[in-house]
Amino acid sequence: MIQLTKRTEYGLIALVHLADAALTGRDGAFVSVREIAEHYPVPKRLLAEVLKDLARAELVESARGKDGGYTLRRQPDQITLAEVVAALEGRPSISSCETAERSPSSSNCGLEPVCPIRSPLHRVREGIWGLMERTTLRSLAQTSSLVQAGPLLQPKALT
Amino acid sequence: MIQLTKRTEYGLIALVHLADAALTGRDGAFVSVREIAEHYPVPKRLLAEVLKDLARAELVESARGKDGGYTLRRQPDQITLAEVVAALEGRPSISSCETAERSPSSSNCGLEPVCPIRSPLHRVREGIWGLMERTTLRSLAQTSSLVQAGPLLQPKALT
DNA sequence: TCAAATAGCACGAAATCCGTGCGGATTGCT
DNA sequence: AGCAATCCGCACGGATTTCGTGCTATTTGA
Repeated sequence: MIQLTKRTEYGLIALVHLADAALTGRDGAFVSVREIAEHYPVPKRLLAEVLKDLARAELVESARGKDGGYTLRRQPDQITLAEVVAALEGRPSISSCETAERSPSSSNCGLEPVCPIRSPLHRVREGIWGLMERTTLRSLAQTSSLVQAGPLLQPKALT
Repeated sequence: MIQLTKRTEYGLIALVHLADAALTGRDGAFVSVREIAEHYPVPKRLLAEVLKDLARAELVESARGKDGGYTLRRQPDQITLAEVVAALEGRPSISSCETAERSPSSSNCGLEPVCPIRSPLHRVREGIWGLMERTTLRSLAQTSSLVQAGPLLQPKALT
């Protein structure tokens, strides 16, 4: 399926929110999960889980305790969509061998020169990957900041 | 998840095989599912299901009865990866509204001018889609035809 | 009449993803 | 010291999607 996971979408929403917060005044301040979840129809608990993963991937910095939260570790134009996807879904299987058209005769497709030929689908995925590497958080944020006007409550699962 | 389905991979394998068959001599002849399945480690039954879908999408033409099978309906450079994906997984949700960042205040996001702004992820997916529209079956086939040398039996599920 | 092949439908199994529960550790404020 | 807010880590049940298969009907050529 060519579709981002909910987790990734939630993560992007959070990152865009952090980018906005950094640009509009309070730079360096930590934004809590609660605040982010109050603005979008997103399950708070899952958002927290996603932000933890983003922290592990060192895309955001976390602070515990009161007044804690998350903040971007780099500038919005220094964070790519590819990094976010890799952090939350794992980098798609581009590097090693694919599933299909794999002949059982070849051992394990180490570094043989035939390997890139055998799976032309790799190039397609690399194209997609390159597209995401060229898409920065900044380019995502600047267009969506217009709609993040009013806070809205969570319609479902307001845990 | 940014990954093609097994069904799509199987479909592409079949289409590449059909393209090869059309180019190397026997043009117009119908290739059976059995023959295709004998060349790749692919569950025959599922391959048949996939080819049926491709026939419904009018990408291939089918012939029943003895000496029946499938054949390409167009030239390999006239069939795009996007068409195959659309036929086998359904066109990804680019046209209408996405899941995330959808404010409950807006009714159903019909044709309002704010809609393309609200989901910057749409542009990413359109980019991916465009990439697949520009990838023809021919470009996939010409690189992989080198490896389709010897027929190989199915390692698993040789039904 | 028979064998080979596609067409159609539907079903169980497997994998993935979603969302949540629970306890622990930190930190700032009173 | 105590308390409340917040992140951290692990793990689990349920929902959704996908995979693969079974069965039967229909068509076609020998």
